[in-house]
Amino acid sequence: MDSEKRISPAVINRLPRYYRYLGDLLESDITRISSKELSAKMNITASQIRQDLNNFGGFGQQGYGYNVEYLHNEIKKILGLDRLYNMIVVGGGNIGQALVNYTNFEKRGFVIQAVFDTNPRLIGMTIRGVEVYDVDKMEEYIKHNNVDVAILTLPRVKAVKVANDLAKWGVKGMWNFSHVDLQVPDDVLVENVHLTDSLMTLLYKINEMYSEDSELNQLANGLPIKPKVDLED
Amino acid sequence: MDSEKRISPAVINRLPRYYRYLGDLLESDITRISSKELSAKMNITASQIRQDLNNFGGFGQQGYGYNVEYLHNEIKKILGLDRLYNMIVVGGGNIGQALVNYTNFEKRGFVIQAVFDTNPRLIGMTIRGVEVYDVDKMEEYIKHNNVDVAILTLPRVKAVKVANDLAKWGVKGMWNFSHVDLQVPDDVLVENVHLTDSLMTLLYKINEMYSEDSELNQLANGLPIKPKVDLED
DNA sequence: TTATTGTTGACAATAAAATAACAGGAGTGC
DNA sequence: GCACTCCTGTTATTTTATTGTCAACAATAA
Repeated sequence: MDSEKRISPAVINRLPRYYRYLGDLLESDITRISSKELSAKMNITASQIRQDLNNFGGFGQQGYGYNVEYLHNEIKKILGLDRLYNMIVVGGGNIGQALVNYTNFEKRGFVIQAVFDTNPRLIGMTIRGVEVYDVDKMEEYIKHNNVDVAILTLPRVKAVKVANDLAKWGVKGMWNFSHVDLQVPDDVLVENVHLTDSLMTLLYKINEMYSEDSELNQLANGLPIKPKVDLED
Repeated sequence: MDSEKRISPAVINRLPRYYRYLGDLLESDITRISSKELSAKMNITASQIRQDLNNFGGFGQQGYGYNVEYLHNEIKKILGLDRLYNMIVVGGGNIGQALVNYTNFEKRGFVIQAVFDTNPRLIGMTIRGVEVYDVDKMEEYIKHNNVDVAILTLPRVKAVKVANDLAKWGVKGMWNFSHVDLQVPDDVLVENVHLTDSLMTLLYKINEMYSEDSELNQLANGLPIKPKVDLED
């Protein structure tokens, strides 16, 4: 799995999608596929598929195409999905709990080992068998257990400090759901999931498309609704 | 808000981030900022900031910079955040519920009006005041209520059909958490949040960085853990 | 065998995005 | 009011990403 030249981020971001489609094909008992056929299914040019895959090696065969099972397995190895990952959730709120309850992660080898929170009402509970600990115990836990990924689902004001601590204690990667850009050392990897941002870009596109419409204009100019509780941002 | 020439997706994706940083500046009572200063904060080149903003108009002033409040408000309008959006959640599982409970959405004007599910144990319940209806009622609901965005948080096998129905009934946009690429008409906008994909790219990067390490290699070669329940994918 | 078709991998051409350069208007200090 | 600095908006350049093309080779059919 040694990489001579750097692979572009655009390619890496497409890999999981290839992996998913190949998995689907496998389930449909399709044993071989050409870049052209895959192109039609995935709405990518065949050229790009071939070029993407060739970043990692020549997996295909002229006159035949790609063997689905083989390619699927190769991408699995490229993505590093052939091993287990130990994860912790920091922030046991809505999203944190939802992720713990999402059983598909475990099927793929993403194992959430513990949840950390400050809320006394959560501490001591278990969520689908995963225990919730006090954040105070986090340093000790990380130093005694190998933690590959910390899932950050906490208010953004707290996230910055926590991320810093986690990095210091040796967590390798952070999957960040907090609405803030984390500042961590270069050897710690951060993948952001900014849900609000994602929704906003959708709204932009909706507005762009329906910008001439008038029936939509029940508009409100401030921030009109006061929420009942102020959970986390 | 009329758009003459098409704005590139890369720019649109950055807009929410600008909006967030400007909001932060506003909270810190900073009234003006130059592209250079903002560049330092955001880790983007000043050039790109200026070019991005100029897609929408000349918001700055030579020798002065950008007025934070003004620019913040302009981006708010560009993103369409100066009105309310009616949303429904389709699929009342983990993630669906978490999103309903996420109060920040409402603060911003993203109002979840209803949840739809097939599970009899959920139907009739309310989640933070939002009622859960049978999916059978969805067509009627959509035809009588303006639904801007449907949030899809259901198993992928069901998602394809549901998305098709929703499009037919007049939902404008879909925020898709299902692990599948939806095929919908051109006038319906889809924004995907593929959490698993996002996590996989993080794992790729972790593996790339630590690829020489050996202490990590407690590897398992198949899919070793059988989950207790098979909820949704 | 031998021709024909299909398909990759490599590379060239094109398009898109990011960065740099710069002309000139706006503020600032005297 | 004048010189000088700051900083935008815009154009040019560079970099990155995508698409198109083709020689080489495998599979298949004649």
